[in-house]
Amino acid sequence: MRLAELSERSGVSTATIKYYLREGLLPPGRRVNATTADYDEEHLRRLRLVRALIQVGGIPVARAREVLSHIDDDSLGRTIRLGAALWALPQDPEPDEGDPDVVAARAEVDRLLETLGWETSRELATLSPVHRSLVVAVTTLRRLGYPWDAELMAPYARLMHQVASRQLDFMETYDSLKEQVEVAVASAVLFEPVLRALHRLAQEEESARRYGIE
Amino acid sequence: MRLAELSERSGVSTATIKYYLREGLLPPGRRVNATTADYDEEHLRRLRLVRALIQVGGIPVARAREVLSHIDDDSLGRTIRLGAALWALPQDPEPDEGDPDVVAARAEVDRLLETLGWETSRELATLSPVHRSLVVAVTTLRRLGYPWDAELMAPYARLMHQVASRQLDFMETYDSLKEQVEVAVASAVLFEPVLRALHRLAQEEESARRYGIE
DNA sequence: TTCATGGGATAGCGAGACTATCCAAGAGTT
DNA sequence: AACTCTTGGATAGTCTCGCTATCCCATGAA
Repeated sequence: MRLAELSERSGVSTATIKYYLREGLLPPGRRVNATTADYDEEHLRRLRLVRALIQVGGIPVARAREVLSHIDDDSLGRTIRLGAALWALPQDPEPDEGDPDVVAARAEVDRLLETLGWETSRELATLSPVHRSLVVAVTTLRRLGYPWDAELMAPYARLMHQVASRQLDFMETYDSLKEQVEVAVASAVLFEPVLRALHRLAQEEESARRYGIE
Repeated sequence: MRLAELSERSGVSTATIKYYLREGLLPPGRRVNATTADYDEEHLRRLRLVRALIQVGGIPVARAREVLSHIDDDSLGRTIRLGAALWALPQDPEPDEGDPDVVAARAEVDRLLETLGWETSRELATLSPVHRSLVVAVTTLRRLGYPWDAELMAPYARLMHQVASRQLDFMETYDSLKEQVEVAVASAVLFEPVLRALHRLAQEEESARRYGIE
């Protein structure tokens, strides 16, 4: 199909598609001649994923490009490929390690991982961007006066572990490695809005049960 | 304290504080005379909350103002006040109800609520922005080809219900209604990054357990 | 009296995500 | 074959957002 058709079927304007092509989020079409390029279903699929990452997930374009490049990298093994794609997602700034609040938060997070017996995560503690995000978030909450410690977080962590486990089960139902990594990324980015919405819905529901509608 | 001190203790520049005052995110200080205003601990606390909402939660300034106005509205009862603050949070655009994908997603969400027995949420289905967010998110996932139906979501919903329950328990440990609503908002906005980070950490951990580091 | 400071008003900046306009080379139509 | 339309590529412009820099001048401490 040509650009115009790709645009029509995806609901994305040709100008925007051209922009994504320029930015390397979308591989170029097969050039038929100097004025025509041909796009296939794979392009459509990728375009939908890009839109989802950017619009639903709020991922900046530059970061989306990075994530996608890992998905496409056939030279990596599963764990690395998956890890690389997921590691490219977060966007938190470096916490100031000199700040006592940050140090305290990091200590609590470490205590949490110890409690849970998540040895792998402890080993990666200084490297993983996800770990860093957790430290930043906990720091903020504690600074606002909420007593977030390992004991308080542990039950939540166990719940999220159950969630993650289910998702990996689901991921394994896909055949190709590329699809699996795509599923993992889609889970991390698109599934989180679902979780968030379910969380808030549950909050509404439980709040109404406890206090009534008034 | 004066503007300069508020700035120093919060780590936010005076220019930015002035901006927040202009935008109505921060109530004006008590005017001592034509050139001096006095700020107290409550201002500092509020300023920290504002920063957290905007920087960590990524809430746009205009939306933050709306949320805060509900927190401050003493004329409302608990459920309404809490609901109003939380309802002001989401930012998803209206889904196109004519789109068959949207209709299908909405049907699945409704089936989910039925399965769970969340009657309140079903009644509010057409009103609640959270409900709408869920529909939008599910639509996106389904459009990408993931088979998200009520059966698949139900276990996650139950897990999130457990999370919400714990949080309301925690909320109830605070005395004043205003603080409780603040806690609820802080939970919805700041706790979610924590959940997200825990989720991704759990994914890393479980992935390493299943497939090794390779 | 001097003069640095606080606070209000206004305009500007920089990043990010598009979007509008040109242009030359084909493609489709008659 | 002539003529118009469309394509893809390049470039510059636009719009929003969250600040930030600059003026201005009333004032209060030295």
